[in-house]
Amino acid sequence: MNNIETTENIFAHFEKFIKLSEDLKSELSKRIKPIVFQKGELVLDANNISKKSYFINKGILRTYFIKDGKEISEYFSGINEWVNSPKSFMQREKDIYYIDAIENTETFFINVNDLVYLFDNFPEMERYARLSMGTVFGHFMERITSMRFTSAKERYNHFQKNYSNIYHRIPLGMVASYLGITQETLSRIRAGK
Amino acid sequence: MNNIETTENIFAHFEKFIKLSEDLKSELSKRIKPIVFQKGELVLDANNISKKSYFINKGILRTYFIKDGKEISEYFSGINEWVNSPKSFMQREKDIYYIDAIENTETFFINVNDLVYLFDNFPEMERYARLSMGTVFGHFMERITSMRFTSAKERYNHFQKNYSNIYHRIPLGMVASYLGITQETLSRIRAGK
DNA sequence: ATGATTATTTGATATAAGTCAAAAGTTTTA
DNA sequence: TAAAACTTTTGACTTATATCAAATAATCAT
Repeated sequence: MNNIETTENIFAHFEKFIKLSEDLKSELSKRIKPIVFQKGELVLDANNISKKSYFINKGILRTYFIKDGKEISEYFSGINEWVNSPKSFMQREKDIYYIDAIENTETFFINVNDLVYLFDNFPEMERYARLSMGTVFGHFMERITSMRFTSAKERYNHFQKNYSNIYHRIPLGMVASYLGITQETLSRIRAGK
Repeated sequence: MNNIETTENIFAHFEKFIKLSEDLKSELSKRIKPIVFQKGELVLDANNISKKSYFINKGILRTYFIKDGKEISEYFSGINEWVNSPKSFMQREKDIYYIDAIENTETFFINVNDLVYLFDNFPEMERYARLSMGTVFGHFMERITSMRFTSAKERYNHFQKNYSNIYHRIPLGMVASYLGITQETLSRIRAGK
């Protein structure tokens, strides 16, 4: 049962921040393309530069890095979010982040070059980027606060609130590394011990 | 020995990201004004909305919030950085952050309304905001990583590296709350125990 | 300068979370 | 559908950091 993706979600997301002219809509449509990832599939290998940004229509992607041979989840992204390896994408150099699909995931992507074209020709795209980044910013600050001053249990509660729509779909081990605690501790927290 | 501030630093900062036209320079000059804070002085009270953004020419500002009656340092800002309470400033609502001066600090400030005027009339200002936010972004991600997977000692080392130019000027208690550890632990780390 | 306030250090003890090891449960694949 | 490969849970023990309390040290205000 493959739904054909539509640009509905992505356009609605833009319109939360800017008004989309017909011209910009058509230029966007020309440059975004659907791509589907199977559960477990690698979306970005840290050995490559991140040259595409993916907008999630359905599913969950995970951004992670490897430390001491273990995968450490940096964050999870769900519907209506853009995913790339930020530093790599913006500065066109390698970074440490891998991206994979936790579920079968439908996305649209845009190439960095096309995005640059849009930035250069549509000032409202710059505004969109500034404003949408601003919201992510707030989440980051909150997360830093949550990481510092709360017990493992409080951190897990905060995670549940923050990811209320998807937290139950993410394997325990990945959640533990996201929170910076061991699997065993998280398992005990869940069991209420 | 009061130096009169010049717009040198601030213009140079803009030019790291965009080309400043004479027109934009003059509009900027009209809208930024110097203000000096004495050590210990409150720059922003969390009971007010953050309506000014301060660019530091000299000195250190601290952004903090209050938890269980204690001041928790969120971050420190030094020369050539913009400081405001991000969510409050952008969304024109109250947030939890106070800002104060750790040293006598010279800044320029711009009002949010003036900034909006510049965003509306100079697309390159949108670009400046997007690009300069991007660099801050990377630091945030790194910090989250550092908070999760490292011992108190490693976190302190990371802090020293990250704030190499100013870390020795920040009181121990403030650093401890920034790192999410107790003063006692930080004191012992410093003593090498 | 001098007492008062504030910041830092040191010591003794408690505790949350880590580690290692193995068992139980779940999902994948051939 | 059974075996293999993961993932989660449970148990026993260890350790880093917190807490509480008090002693120094540094800074501030009169």
